[in-house]
Amino acid sequence: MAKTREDEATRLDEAARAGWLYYVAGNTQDQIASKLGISRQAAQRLVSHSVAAGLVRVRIDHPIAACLERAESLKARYGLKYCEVVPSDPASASTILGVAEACAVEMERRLRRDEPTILAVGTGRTLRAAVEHLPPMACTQHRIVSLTGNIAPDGSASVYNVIYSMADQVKAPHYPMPLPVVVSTPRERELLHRQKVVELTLQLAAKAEVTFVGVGEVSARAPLVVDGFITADEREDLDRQGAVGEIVGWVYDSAGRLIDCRFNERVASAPIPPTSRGDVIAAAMGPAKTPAIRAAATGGLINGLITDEATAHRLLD
Amino acid sequence: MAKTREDEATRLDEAARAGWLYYVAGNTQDQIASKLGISRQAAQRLVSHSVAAGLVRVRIDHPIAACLERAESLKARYGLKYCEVVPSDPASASTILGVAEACAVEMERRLRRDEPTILAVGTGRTLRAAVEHLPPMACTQHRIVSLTGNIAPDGSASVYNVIYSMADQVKAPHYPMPLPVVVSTPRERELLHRQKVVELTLQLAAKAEVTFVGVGEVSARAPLVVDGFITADEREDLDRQGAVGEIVGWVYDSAGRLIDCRFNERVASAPIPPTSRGDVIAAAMGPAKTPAIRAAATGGLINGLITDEATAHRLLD
DNA sequence: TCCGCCATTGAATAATTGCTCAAACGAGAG
DNA sequence: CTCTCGTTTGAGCAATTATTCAATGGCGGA
Repeated sequence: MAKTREDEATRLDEAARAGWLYYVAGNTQDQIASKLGISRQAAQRLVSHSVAAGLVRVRIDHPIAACLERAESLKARYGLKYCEVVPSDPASASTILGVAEACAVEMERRLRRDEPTILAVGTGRTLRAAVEHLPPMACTQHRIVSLTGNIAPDGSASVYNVIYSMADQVKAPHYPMPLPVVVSTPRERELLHRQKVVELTLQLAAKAEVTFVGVGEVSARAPLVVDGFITADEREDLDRQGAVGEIVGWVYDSAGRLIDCRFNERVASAPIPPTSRGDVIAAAMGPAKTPAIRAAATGGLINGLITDEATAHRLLD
Repeated sequence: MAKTREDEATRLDEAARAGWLYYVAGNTQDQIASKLGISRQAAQRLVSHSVAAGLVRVRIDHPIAACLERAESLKARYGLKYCEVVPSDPASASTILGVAEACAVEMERRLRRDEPTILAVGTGRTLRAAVEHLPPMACTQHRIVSLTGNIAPDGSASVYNVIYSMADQVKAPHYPMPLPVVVSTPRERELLHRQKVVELTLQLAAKAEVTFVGVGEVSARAPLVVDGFITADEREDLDRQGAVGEIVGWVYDSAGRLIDCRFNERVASAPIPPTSRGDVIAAAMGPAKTPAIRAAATGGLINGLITDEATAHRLLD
């Protein structure tokens, strides 16, 4: 029963070997089986294991024309500095597929640079998925700073904890924010923001050359509600005030203006957009998020966007 | 005939899209066909085109990947039939770590076969360590034969006694060579080789389907000297004649040619490579042994190699 | 306009891969 | 030592992918 670490590591080694022989060297599973002295099924299991374990990374080196066109149109329409559109899979209802990979590629591109850079990251399922696609790197020259607290309403500290996974994967110094995402009162926020550590982190975030964020909608099924950052009543209230979207907690209307309300006064995240006016890149897709994305782009809360073809199409309508 | 640039670009776009849907989104070619409104074969052709055009990049995120690549390069460079590269442990200066285990694995793989096989083994610390990693087996169908004498210069019979440990561990009939490794004169060698038992063993060794050997360097700290098979003076003499390495006693130069000298005339081991032209697999690693390994591979003394990543790197420089 | 060349197409088929399931195996409890 | 339970194994089969081949049709040249 108790699997030793060693067993598991050996299995991964074998899986990686099989995966390499299959995907890189182009062997058939039969060939792999005979080379490794195992049965074809065992080879198949290893190959499939190597994929399941995330050892195999596939990427397509080609900006597909249609996507490129849409990306150019989006840049023109919303005055974006950066835009990436990935092909849609019409049959999938995923709000992550493709965008996460593309976001990871862009993150990697930034991290590959030699000049020390400050990267700020928000939170959310999309970013979470994105950092999982980052390859292991050694980027000690950069600093990664969190835009938002890492403490959930229930007091736990693990909600979509993007910054830790990212920093761990790319071996960069990181600056999390030991704060709740939403505090109880404006006064409490002020006190917490005065803490030395928090102050430093906020300063760093404000200087970030590039910022990666997710975009949330403000509906009954929004993460904001599901994850308990806000009650159903509060949400309806925001709805009445014209809220359409949310970035690291900051709620805004269809023009991309932060809403002047009690809720935003309690959000403890770093300001969006940061004062530095660096790149602020949102990764988001899906019909539900479309109005929130459009508003954020319109109001200049973001100046970069990674989305999919279908969402791009809706944004251009 | 004349393909327009535009046609080709469109085709690539489509190929990239199909490749993306296939490799990234995980669709089957049938699904892609219906989504793109083309036939299944057309989808297949697009996917295959996307690979052929180099649009699809696969990479394996695992240390093993680098090893497999190096192994392939080594096979190509030195025309080896078999090559295994194990990860290096940068923290260790061991000249055995990893290679012994890998050698044991390969031995085991050969021994697991049902068809009766003749395995020849040399001697040395590396092979010694390898057989210690063999699991207990019952391989009565195979025969294990020693390439070299088991009598040390001091008359003892226990020097790195690989064949006995191996045969004992895997329960196989075995044929040691009751000879010194190096005799006094060419004449003495001739006499000893005429003995019935020795003759039989040599014949068996010549027919071996697979031969496992270690590789020794010819320096002042070489096993050859340390274990007293050769005097310091003799070694210096060999040095002057261009000796860089040694396999079961046979001394060769940097091109992998056996050196025509007094010493080689007194070596009582079976010839290397064996006349059967079976697999001759060397297990060796480390900076000191690198020139010896390179020479053996270059000159065709061996056609299989088990080494570590760092040594592989040096061999490819 | 007609001809012939050759790239493209889809049907048929071969090869490969993925899945299911019963049997064998092995660790650990009794 | 034996039993049990969960895991691993490989055979058989279904699904998917790759290749072959004859038919089609577009295009340039006569």
